[in-house]
Amino acid sequence: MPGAKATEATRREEILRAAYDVALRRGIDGLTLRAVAAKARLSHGSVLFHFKRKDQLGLALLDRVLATTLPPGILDAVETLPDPQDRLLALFRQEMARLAAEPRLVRLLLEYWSRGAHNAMIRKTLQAALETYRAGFARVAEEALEGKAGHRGAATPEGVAAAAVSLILGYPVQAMIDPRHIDEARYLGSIQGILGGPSSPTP
Amino acid sequence: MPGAKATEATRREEILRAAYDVALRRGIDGLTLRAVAAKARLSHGSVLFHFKRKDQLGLALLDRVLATTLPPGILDAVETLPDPQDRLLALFRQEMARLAAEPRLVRLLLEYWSRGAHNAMIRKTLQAALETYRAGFARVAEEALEGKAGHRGAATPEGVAAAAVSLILGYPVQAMIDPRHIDEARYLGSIQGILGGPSSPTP
DNA sequence: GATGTCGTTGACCAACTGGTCAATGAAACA
DNA sequence: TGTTTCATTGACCAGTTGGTCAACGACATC
Repeated sequence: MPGAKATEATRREEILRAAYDVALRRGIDGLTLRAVAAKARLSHGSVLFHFKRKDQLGLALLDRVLATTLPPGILDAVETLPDPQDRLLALFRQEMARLAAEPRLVRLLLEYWSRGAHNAMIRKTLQAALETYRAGFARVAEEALEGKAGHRGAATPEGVAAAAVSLILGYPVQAMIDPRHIDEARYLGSIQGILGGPSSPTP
Repeated sequence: MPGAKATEATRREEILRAAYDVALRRGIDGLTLRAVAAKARLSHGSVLFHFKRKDQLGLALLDRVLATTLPPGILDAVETLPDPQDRLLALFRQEMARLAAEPRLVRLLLEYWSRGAHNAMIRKTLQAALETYRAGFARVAEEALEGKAGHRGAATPEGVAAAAVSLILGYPVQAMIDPRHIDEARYLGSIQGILGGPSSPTP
């Protein structure tokens, strides 16, 4: 029945929610206009009315994915800690736990990531999100490195940030394909062991 | 011109090479039977004659990709080093440099990786390759940890191996999307700095 | 009540996909 | 030489895709 109207913003939100659901379930391959439309109880023509092209839907969804996987403001929770070393470690733990708890989202992020290799717009968006995400770590790392100047020669804030991101994303990515042989506690414990932190990690 | 024969093994190899080329260029999305056939100068019917289904071509290609990205026998080059700590670090450096030099291959691996989330056969194959790859690190890590027993409490060989793999894959994966802000020397230097190794890394 | 805006629908389209299959002919074998 | 084998081809098929568009009708405005 044509004519059942809704405000522009509302419909877009509904469609995006449906797209999010479909993508989480079936992956980006399964993210077809018709699948999204069905989930949103619309015709696929209507989806195309609100998002002129499929790419636009995909990019809008990517924004949503990035907002929950590589969000800005990761520093908020750790900013109160006095010791910069503690801040860095707490930030690391927080992000690690957050992402490891959402394997499907990480999976989706990874799908966009590989698409980014062939799609400039996706790459650009990922670039921006990754940069601000990494910058958060770099800021804390910079303060943490100041404390031990000279001692750790070749370490730079950017380098530490990149390494931290590797470790944070690397765990759920490995777990995604091989959940049996990867253990979060062992992984985190080993990193803390290498870093020379306390032997019994706080929960 | 039908009838221009070739031995089974030869053709399969030619088709696989063509598929490898196509996948590196256009990604797995662009890996269609017709694209591969065109590259191999065959009809797409002929490709299907040698690989009954498209999945089989994809899986055969995955084996090839894994053989060059997560190969067995990574220990060969470092096995002569006397000190286990040096062995671990050398192995890490070697693998890091090897993968960072082949961004297109890493990109392709990543595409398979995300497909693995929805495809059991791909996942199984990746699982096996990842397990043996990680096992190489775990072996060296075990020996390296023996040297400093008690000192690094929570570190386990498996945990260290998983962390190493995260760092090794994490660099090219970040570089893939953000080549400007990632620097291999800074990355490696920071890790060495954290590990407390020599401040001037050997090239 | 007449008018116009605009969200919605579904038929329709062209392009492309993986897959089937009868026909063809080169090579191995008898 | 005649027969068989089998790699190869290309027409063909059904299904799916993103995208277009005329028709429709709910709603606000006059």
